[in-house]
Amino acid sequence: MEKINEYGETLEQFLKNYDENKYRRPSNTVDMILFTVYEGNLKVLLVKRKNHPFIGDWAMPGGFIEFEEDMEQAVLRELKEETSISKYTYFRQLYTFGNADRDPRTRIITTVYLSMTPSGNIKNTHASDDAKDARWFNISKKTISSTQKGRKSLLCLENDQEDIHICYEIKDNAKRNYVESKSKWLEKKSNAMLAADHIKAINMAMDVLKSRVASTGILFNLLPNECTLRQIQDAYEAVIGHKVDTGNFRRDIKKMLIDTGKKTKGIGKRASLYQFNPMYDFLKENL
Amino acid sequence: MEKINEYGETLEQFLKNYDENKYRRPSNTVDMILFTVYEGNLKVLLVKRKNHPFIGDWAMPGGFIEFEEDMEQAVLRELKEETSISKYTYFRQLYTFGNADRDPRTRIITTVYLSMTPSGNIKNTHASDDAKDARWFNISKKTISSTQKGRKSLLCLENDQEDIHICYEIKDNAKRNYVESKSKWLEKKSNAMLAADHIKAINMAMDVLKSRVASTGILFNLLPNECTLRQIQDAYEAVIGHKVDTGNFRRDIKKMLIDTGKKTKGIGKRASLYQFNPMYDFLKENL
DNA sequence: CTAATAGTGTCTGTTAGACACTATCTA
DNA sequence: TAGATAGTGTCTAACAGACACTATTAG
Repeated sequence: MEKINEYGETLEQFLKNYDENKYRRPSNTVDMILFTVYEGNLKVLLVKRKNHPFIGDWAMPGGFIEFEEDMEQAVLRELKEETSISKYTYFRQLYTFGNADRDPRTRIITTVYLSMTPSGNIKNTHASDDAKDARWFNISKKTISSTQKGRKSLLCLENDQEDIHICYEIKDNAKRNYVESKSKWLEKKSNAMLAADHIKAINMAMDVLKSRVASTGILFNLLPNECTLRQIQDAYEAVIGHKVDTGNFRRDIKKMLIDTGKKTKGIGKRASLYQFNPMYDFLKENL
Repeated sequence: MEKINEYGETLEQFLKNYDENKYRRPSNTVDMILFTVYEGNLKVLLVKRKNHPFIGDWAMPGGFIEFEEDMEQAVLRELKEETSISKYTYFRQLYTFGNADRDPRTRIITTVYLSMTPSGNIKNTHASDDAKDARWFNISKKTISSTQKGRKSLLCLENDQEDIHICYEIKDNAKRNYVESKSKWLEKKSNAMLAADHIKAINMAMDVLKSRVASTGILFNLLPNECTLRQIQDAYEAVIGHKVDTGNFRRDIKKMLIDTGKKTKGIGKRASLYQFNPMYDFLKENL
């Protein structure tokens, strides 16, 4: 039996009368934060904005969602268009930013995705790709001071080849029920800045990465298939922002690795090459 | 000096020429999952849909975002309109669902918020509020079987007063880089169902709750200011879906509690009343 | 040989799980 | 006293942090 609503309409009639244009609606975009690790540095991909608003500022790659496409499709399409990168080992939704006044064009709600790839998947990592204006930035978030109530950190994005420095001071304050993050662009330490509220997303992504790296195998989404314990430790330290005890780190990380038997070449003792034990693949991301 | 884009426009000119209606755009809604604990049961608030689509099905409270209002404002307004509840001890964004075909009206992207409140904050928790058609459902997610690759669970929503049963089978499969959750409505065990894809959000909320309850003080957002160890343990067990060792639980939880010195009345030995140590407030939610 | 890199061993205090036990109240 | 509820004590294996140590290579 067909259901009718309080106005006596069937579903079909209701849909026929439905007018999406009755109220003014926001526009929707997707953005992606793409991390990798190269030579012991954690890196993030940014694109220089070529048009208004925020022209000349650095932004996460992204763009408008097409009406018929799923959000995941949209973000993958945008990234491919802007950077010709199409392989990820990790890909998940991070957060949706939707404050009414976050963009001067109109109300724009953006959903940000967090993804990672080993640097081997990337063409032109360090070569310039001028037409696209996409660049990899070293990223670090280091705690300056920490109290019961909160923490003050320095979040810096740097591209050494082109001498670009973007630096923000972040205050993470533990409120009663959540952590409130406030960020301030440090004009004196920077010669460029991030577009709109993108620092919020990047800061959040760093926190997510940090908080999961110790308890999961998430780190291996950033590393090549075969790597040395030193490479793994360097990547780990780049993510958490400080050094750890080598003996303890090796003791613990080896539990989720397989020794390939292969060795590296180089100065000093040759290092063994390890693989992430596929038995623990589920640890690369659970939740 | 004023910046101009590749068409020679200043920001002002660009904004003047900007037409948000050039492409068809989705509509945006917000929804809220509100949890509480009452008499040792974890409960979630659902609203019976009175209009198409999904008429008669149970849904999270929520609705369309007004053009000028922030998303958080929108979800708080909607909840107040639908249930006259306005106090939370926890409130954060959970996930944005935006598949192109998730609603028959038009493309609707919804951002879901997760919130909690002690049952004392709620008027009419169990009294009927027929005009609004909002009801509290006991919620449980219990693992049926578990292998290396994944887990099969039963997620059930039940309102005993009105004999409403909504039951889904959830398969959480650990893929290479993420957990894929598939849900199936169990017609035989149910006499009602959830609207649209709301089971996805509710399942995700249960997983978030479960995964954080052991390592944080998130549980105390659901409990009254003063409570007994037994109440805390019951709430804990309701969230994780199975029993734990009483001795060990007490030993560990006491570390974040203060003994008020007060005692309960009742049959058997009187129980001490504890408070969450405000020193650990930041543990109620960090990140 | 030295410098450089890779890698190991051991001690200690803390924690998590298992489980047997005692205490206080009402009727 | 029985039945009900609240609460404690103890053993053990695993783990995390600190830190001192050994191994293998190039030049």
